[in-house]
Amino acid sequence: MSASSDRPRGLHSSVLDALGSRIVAGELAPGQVLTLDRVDTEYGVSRSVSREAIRVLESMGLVAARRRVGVTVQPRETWNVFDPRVIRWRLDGADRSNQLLSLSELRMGFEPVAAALAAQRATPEQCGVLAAAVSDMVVHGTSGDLESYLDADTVFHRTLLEASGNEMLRALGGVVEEVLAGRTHHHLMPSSPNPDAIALHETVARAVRLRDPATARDAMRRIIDEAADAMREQFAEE
Amino acid sequence: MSASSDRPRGLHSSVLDALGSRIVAGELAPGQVLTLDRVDTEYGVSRSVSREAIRVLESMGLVAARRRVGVTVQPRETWNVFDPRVIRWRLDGADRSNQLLSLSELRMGFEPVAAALAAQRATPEQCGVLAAAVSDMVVHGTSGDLESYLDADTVFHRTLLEASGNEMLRALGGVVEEVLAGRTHHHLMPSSPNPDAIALHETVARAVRLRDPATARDAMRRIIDEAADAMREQFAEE
DNA sequence: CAACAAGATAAATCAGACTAATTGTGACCC
DNA sequence: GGGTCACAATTAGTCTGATTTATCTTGTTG
Repeated sequence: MSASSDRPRGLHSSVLDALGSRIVAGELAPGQVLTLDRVDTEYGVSRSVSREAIRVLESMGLVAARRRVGVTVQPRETWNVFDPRVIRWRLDGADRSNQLLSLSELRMGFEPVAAALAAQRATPEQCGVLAAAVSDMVVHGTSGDLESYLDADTVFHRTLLEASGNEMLRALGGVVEEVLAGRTHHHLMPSSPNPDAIALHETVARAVRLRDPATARDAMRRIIDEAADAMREQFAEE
Repeated sequence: MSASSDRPRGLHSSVLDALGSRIVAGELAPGQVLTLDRVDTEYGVSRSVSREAIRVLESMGLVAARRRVGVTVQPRETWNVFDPRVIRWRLDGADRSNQLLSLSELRMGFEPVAAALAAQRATPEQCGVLAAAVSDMVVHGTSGDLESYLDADTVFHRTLLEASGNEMLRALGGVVEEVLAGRTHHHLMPSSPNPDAIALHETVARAVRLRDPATARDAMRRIIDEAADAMREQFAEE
């Protein structure tokens, strides 16, 4: 199990999770107003915990609190769509396909750049981790063990983003991880991984080791393309 | 003035801002522990407001609260570096140059992709806005009015990201805006904008209108390259 | 020395009162 | 009839203090 739900750490966190899910699912529509009193009684908690939950939701742009009117749910345009919790709520809910397609287009942007940067900056150690991850992908890809394959894939992408030496690219590792996990756990993966995809991963790893940014970038671009295509195919089958 | 500081909306927000700035500035170093009592007395506020501020900081990954220990400042790796407030704190503080370079590398990833997508999806209206923005850039670029030039530049990039039709790319509009504003307000711009840069903007606008993704993407890539180079030059002069 | 028990500490939660901002309403005047 | 102004209702914001719970430290005991 690869870190899906964080620990429920506290009452406040549960309320936050519940309200957040309901908002991104559209059950609480934009414009709708809640009052703190209502939240208290509905979830059976004291005001401090509901206040703190609302405060965090506000900081994510999901709601806005105004005196004398209450807490109004905000439209999607104001959400912090990069907040890991927002991403997870959307991936877990009805908005999953939209979220996955958005994220794929986004990955098409930054992962090739990260690959190129990694080809200039990766340490020998990181090159080793990449090679090992590819090797694991080969093994578990042919054996059909999707969960282990996912682990190796995750290590590969996370290491590559870290090797880019750019903290913001590294921060997107969490996003990629969610995409990969969501894709396999929601059965948007082919039952056995595409051998071409594995070969491309190896190309990237080698290009990084050989300090060849252009090749790394192009191969990574093809990886994302392939993944998006495969996902679209699985969508079509549903 | 282009929306720099949000309204101070409440006591809690001031404490949040103060603590957040101090953390990203490194004045409160990772590992250091605060207690809620200390925060109360130091800022002269009640527990509820300090609790809510801490809660939001926790949701941004800047601190972690544990019973019997207190609130410990977290290392940079766990920060939500895409949170608009974190970005602004870093741009306003001592970490400005690092943040700007990170953001430039990031832009190199997603803006070309956004340009390519915009070339497939932009509405005629958006094409018009892009053309108008370029025209404004020409006027204010030659007249040397940097502030108006900034406004036009901002409109251009924001419109392009919106035209990509991808909500996550659009959400990065705020980031780009901060970069552009930070660059001119902190005098990292040449005193008069590079004519080549303006020409490239026009190329992008035309390519989008003519539905030519490849050209749009390449021109946009050159825009970011030019901007990064110019910024590095200004850094060197300091 | 290990295992376990008691105490201390600080966040987490609860409860209730008071403050302040904002919105709606109705009286009043022109 | 319409515009203005004062007042009342409403709801988030702030304050206070008590209680609960998790966790770390320390000391005791076998």
